[in-house]
Amino acid sequence: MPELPEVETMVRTLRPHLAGRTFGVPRIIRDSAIGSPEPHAFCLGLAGQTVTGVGRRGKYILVDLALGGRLVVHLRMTGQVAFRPLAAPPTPHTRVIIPLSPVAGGESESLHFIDQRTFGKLYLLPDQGAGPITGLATLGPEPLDAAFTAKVLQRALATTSRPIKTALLDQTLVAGVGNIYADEALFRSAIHPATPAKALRPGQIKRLYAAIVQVLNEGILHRGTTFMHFRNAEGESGGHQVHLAVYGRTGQPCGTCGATLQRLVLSGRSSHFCHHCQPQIG
DNA sequence: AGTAGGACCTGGTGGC
DNA sequence: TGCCACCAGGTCCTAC
Repeated sequence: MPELPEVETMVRTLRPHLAGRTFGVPRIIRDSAIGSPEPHAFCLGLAGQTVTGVGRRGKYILVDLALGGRLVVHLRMTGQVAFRPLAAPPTPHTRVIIPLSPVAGGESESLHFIDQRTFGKLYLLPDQGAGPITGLATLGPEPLDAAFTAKVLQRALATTSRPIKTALLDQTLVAGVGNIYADEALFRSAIHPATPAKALRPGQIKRLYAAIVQVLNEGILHRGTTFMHFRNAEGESGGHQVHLAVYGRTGQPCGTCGATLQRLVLSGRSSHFCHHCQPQIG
């Protein structure tokens, strides 16, 4: 499940291959992969555009175009972006194929958007704004930016009584944190996932802030977490899964205290935690 | 206004 | 072996 570290890894592997290249006419295999505009306008608008840069905001991949527009990609659950030879046929899960201008001495290739569960989306925006993507327009602060501090986190959490785990998944409070890194950050800061956000004490919030920054940076260092699907643009798996303390380890012993790790459903999502290291207060 | 929960979607897994 | 229920979860939408 691509979260901030996986999307950042994708961006870093896409950038050197994509910058300066020009898109051909996209072939849309599944219309629902296009968020906006409608597929015909998407193809007309993207063809002939040259990439000037590749960036990230939250879990969104931002591909800047020379005429001022922007191609936005959200991988959601199982989305992948990969380079394939121009003549390569689509795989069963290929949703969009975008031909690329050749680089000197290189073979002709295309950018494939592959997505097993078809939740992922491509958008073409006329400028650097968020356009119709409400999720992008309402994103909270980037957790690895200097502007994100323990104070900022404290202010965001003080306004909600939802469980802290649920609040961390709210992209309008902090951008880019998903289920895996939220569970890891809560374990590292010794906070029970069901704790109401506004009930956290300043010391806990300081620890949580430091843990969020730490787990995200470690995830990037290991080039992301791969369970089933994640591959970066060069086709490589991530390596962070072996460093996870709680996520996906229900029933196994806690590496810190040996207690059996537990699973709890909050907001319809699994939370993995250690009841001994992360006791529920009150 | 804030919160909760369902819908979307498909492949893998485990139980019978 | 075959079938089926269940699970994975980011975001949007609706209902309370």
